Amino acid sequence: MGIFSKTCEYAMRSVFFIAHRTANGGRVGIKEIASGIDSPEHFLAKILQELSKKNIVQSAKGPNGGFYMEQVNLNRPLAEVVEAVDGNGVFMGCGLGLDYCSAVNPCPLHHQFKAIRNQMKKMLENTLIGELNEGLNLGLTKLRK
Amino acid sequence: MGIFSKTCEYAMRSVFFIAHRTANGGRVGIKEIASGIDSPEHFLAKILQELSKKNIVQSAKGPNGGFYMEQVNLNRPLAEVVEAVDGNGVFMGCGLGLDYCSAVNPCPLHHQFKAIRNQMKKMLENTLIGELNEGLNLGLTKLRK
DNA sequence: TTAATAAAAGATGATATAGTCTTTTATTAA
DNA sequence: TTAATAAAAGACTATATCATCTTTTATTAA
Repeated sequence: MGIFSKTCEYAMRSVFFIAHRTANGGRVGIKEIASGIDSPEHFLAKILQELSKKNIVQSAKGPNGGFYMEQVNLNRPLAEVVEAVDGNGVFMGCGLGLDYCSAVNPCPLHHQFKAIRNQMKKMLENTLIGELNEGLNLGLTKLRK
Repeated sequence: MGIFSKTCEYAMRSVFFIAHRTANGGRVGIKEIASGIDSPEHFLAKILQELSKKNIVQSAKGPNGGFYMEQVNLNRPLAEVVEAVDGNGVFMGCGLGLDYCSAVNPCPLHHQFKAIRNQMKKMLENTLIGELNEGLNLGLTKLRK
């Protein structure tokens, strides 16, 4: 098990893929995205439907249709994708799984975990979806084997 | 979904509970542990069987039996509990879920995640199971409501 | 040496997550 | 206005995780 759900991993990868492939106004179909990020096509379709409803990606039906992203969305932080899919548990949850845990009623690990969570939060908030395009363009980074 | 599996959350809580309650050589039964950390009794039993096989906790059957910890185990880092239950995914895994991802073949988020993972790893390695007893003794921290 | 105790072990069930397949709806262009 | 295209939506299946219940084994003390 990773830090994020499989759904969230696919979501992040597909968002990066769409951002990268449609930076110049084009659109990209679900088949191409799925194979480009190595995910099950129909499962990914559900995920993108959700992200589309939440306005993180855009979509168009019919010929020449597909997924794309408005410029404003390229400047969104990755944190919004994570929150849209996995909720705020990664940012907020207690490491030991205790509901009541808080600063005034801490679990034994509260302070240690709070530090880590804050760093994670900061990282996801400071990483903008579109800023990773360059590495993909240059072939320095990859979204599948 | 938290950072760790439910199983791992119960494992950490129960280990803290046992460490705290048996620091002076006693033993504590599964019923008491389960209610003390608010977990399902039989599910926790399985988890403790595993931790017992891996020598992180000790157990004894029969009257006056129960779970306890050898002194040496109180000085183990929490990282060993996490690794015993959830494996090393938290320390090693790619944030985007890509198997191949590594320094020479990185995903777009490789470096950002590596930093977070290393901090998590350090924290879990630097936190010793027994060192959290004091807070529990003083009632400053809690393992359940 | 028997009754009581408590963990170990095994079988089974419930729920959430992940994944697949089929049908419907919207859009485009011929 | 029809055929082709592609996403949306819905039904269904598979798997992993979480949880419960029952039986067995080991240990202790009367």
